[in-house]
Amino acid sequence: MRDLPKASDLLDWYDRHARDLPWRVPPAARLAGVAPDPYRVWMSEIMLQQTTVVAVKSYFEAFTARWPTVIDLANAADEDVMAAWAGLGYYARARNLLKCARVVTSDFDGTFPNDHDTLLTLPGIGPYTAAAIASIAFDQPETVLDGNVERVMARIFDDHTPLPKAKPVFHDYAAQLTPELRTGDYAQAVMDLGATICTPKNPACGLCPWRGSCAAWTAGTAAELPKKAQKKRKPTRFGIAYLARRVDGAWLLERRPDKGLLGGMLGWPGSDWNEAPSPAPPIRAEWKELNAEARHTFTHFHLRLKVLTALVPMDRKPDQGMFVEPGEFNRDDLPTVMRKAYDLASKG
DNA sequence: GACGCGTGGCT
DNA sequence: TAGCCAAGCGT
Repeated sequence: MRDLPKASDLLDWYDRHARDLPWRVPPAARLAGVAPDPYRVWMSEIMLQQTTVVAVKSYFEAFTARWPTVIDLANAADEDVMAAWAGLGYYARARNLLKCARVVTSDFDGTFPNDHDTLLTLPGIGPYTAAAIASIAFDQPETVLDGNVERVMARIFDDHTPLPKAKPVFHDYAAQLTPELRTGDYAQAVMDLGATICTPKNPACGLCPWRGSCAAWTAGTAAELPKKAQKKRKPTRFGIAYLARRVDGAWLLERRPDKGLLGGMLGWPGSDWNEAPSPAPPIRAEWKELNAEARHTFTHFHLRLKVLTALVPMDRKPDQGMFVEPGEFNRDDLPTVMRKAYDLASKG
């Protein structure tokens, strides 16, 4: 039987190679007794769900500067938080972020719970995030299993079982390797390993501190792991967006319902996105169709969005939506697909 | 367990 | 280019 990799070898590597991230307390500081702020750990983990470090950084800085504590965030207006999240994607996270901040403030006196099971009851916190907060913020001996750890475990154990079926087994593997001490550093170390060495493509096995005990390295199968179930291909859907500009420069927008795609975000009035939309315009006007269409790809479909524009007089009342005054309107408050439509309309 | 849910970078 | 992928969660 091959020896299991040692947590201490990975921690030694992490002590030398830990990335410098805005939400991270470096290993030397942690060893010197500096404790992470659970609020910042939580905020970073929510933002990092299915989202790259590069994309998260500026949002994390903006959120923590504007709302330095969970109580500040709990007291924020919904529309301010949604606008600040615009562009980061998966907008249910922003709605749950606010819900969670308000629960922590009202039910936990503004202090994050430190145990996995209580964390798991909070909005937006699932198995991974509960384990991540418990370990990183509180050094509890919990095992994190994210996409990085899944890949590392598939390779260490050369397990070709396809995900997500393999998930429970991979969690068992990961739990076997989790140490009792320095669990916060360990959790970050194994994820750093996956992000920088044990990468999906072209893994840098020559630099890996666990290479000597990696079954996939021995078998030469690292690059083809983990196996995954086949994905469905994305259909193309079609839609229409109405961009009405009042003569004073105000834009006609609507707040989307909380549930569903882009829930809670601002958007242009228009059609549902399906086969052949033909919705009534949100306001009576001389509508002109732009030559170009906005193209955007969501998680599960491609969208081709026809953009219609109109200039309307001050006294014209809309049937749907609300005019947003020129001073109140910020392009960056919109989700990306709505920005694309705006960019087309404001140029053309 | 399967599906809905964003976005941008990389190959 | 078109698909793959990223510190997943809620239903």
